[in-house]
Amino acid sequence: MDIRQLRYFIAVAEEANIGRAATRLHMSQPPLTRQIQQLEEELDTQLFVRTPRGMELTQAGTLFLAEARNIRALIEQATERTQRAGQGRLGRLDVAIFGSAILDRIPKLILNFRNEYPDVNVVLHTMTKAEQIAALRQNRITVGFNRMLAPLPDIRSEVIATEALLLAVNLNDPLAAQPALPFDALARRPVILFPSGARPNFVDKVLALCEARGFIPEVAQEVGDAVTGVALVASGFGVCVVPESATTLQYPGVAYLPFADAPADARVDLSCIYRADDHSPILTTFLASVRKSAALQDGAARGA
Amino acid sequence: MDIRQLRYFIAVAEEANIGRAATRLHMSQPPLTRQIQQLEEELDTQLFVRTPRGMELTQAGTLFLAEARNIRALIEQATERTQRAGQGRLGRLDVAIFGSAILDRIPKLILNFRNEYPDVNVVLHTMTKAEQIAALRQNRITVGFNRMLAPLPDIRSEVIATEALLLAVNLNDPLAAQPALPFDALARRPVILFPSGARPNFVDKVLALCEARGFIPEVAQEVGDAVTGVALVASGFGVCVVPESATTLQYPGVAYLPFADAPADARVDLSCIYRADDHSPILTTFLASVRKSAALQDGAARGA
DNA sequence: TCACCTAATACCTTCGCGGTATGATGAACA
DNA sequence: TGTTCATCATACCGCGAAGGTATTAGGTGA
Repeated sequence: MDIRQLRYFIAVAEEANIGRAATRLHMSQPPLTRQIQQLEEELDTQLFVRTPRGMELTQAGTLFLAEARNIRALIEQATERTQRAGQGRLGRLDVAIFGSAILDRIPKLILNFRNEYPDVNVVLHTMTKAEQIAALRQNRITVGFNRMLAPLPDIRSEVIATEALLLAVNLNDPLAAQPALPFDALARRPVILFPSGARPNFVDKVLALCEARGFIPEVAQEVGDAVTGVALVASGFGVCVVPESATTLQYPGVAYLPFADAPADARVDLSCIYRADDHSPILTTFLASVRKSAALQDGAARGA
Repeated sequence: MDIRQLRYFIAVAEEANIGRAATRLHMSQPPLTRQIQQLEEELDTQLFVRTPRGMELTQAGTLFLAEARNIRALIEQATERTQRAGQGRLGRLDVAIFGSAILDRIPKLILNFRNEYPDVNVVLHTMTKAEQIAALRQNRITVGFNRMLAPLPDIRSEVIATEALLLAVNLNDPLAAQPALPFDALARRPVILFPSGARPNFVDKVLALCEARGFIPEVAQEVGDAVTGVALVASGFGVCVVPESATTLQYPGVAYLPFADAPADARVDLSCIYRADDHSPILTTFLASVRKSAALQDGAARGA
């Protein structure tokens, strides 16, 4: 059996006339006759009774008509769905995110993507940087978000945004009264650092910034993530350098102050990472969407 | 797209290797490669990534594999069902029955058929003889059961069985004490006749039998069917000639007595009727089944 | 009885499927 | 690093089957 034969059969059944059906199928009558005969032969079942007025479906033919229509619809649907999947508009996308950047930028990026491609099932996984790289290599995720990545041959990374650094200060601290702080305010308070995970990380960044300004901060505590860091600030353990997006954390008793001298290097990147050899359409569409919304957010941020 | 291509695609997807798939499909590798390429081209979607170790499904390919399997299963099912319908093993059969013969023979015939062909949906319609013929001509039924049919050019009829006639007598009637009666007992009692519908009918039959024996019975009442007739016997209106199968009606106060002189013509036929030009398999199987069980019942009746 | 509709048949041409032979390419291994 | 082995892709050929034209067969209705 052949899908073409199904199409022919449906046409003949609907027209109840081979000649008209042939016209509708843009072909001549004899080959159509033969195809119908072959179909009947292959099924070993009479589908039509030939009358002088045309072709009349038998009971078996009526049943087969329903089945044939169903099959044809299914094929069309399969074609359409496969094409959409091939364009990255349908399917599943496993995305890894990390603790603190989930706070602001990433949810917006993902939300935009989901609005644009509602038939892509986005599954989020929280992972550390090292876990993300391992998961990418094992194909458990397609894309990850992270900061401060060392270059790797098989993993490509793309900077989505850079964020300014702010200082989280306890409201009881006199520093909190100022609109902005010099960077060396860090030298005068115990500092809470995060995360305590794989290097290079945000800790190194902060220490390097201090070193560049000629002091070594007093480290009050190293913690796992921004949320914990801010919590310790609220408890009066010290101050904590956080990226802009952490300000979404409206923790009572904590103020976020910009650095008055606004050093150009006091920024941190937000990157997305993926396999260098992954050319899947779903990744392609996701990256395109992320780049677009990142540019928009960036523009908005600069504009504001 | 082509069902053959679906088969090829499934094989390649399952083997993850064109060469092995070709072996499984009993063909060589190059045409299979080409068919897969054509399928991808037609769908405008990459279904596989080619690796030095073979063919690996893309996400779109994985989706299409599921769809393809589904479609193939549906096609197989459609084929199988259509074939069964073509053999008269699946479908719908509209059967007309009439009032009194429903009592015994016909339910057995239909029950046998339904046991043998459980996937045929038998729909019963109660109709008079005239209605049956009209319904046959309008294709509203496929087969009918009736008695005493005048021959018609477009309707074929087949005698399924003949039944002996019995006399239904009120138990208070002295006649009821006898084991059997002479036919002219009818001359000595008021007679209830049925049915009162279209001629020729059972009424004519009884009157003709009387006439052949030189008497005209006193007609107490003409009624529509055997059930009513027997009810009137129970009420003492008179006697009533009924076919054998009416004895299934175990009406209190009524005895069914055979005719002692057992006239060979005191029998009535039970026929089934159908369109002469109907060669549908479902009718064919039904008629075969009816003939078989009628022969069995007949044998059993004679044996007993 | 004839005209007209229907489907079926005969015969031809062409397209495409499948076959064989060969090429291109990356992986594994010495 | 070169060699070998596997993979899939390409080139080209022959044949079968699909579709086309012309015609026949058969039943209906005027």
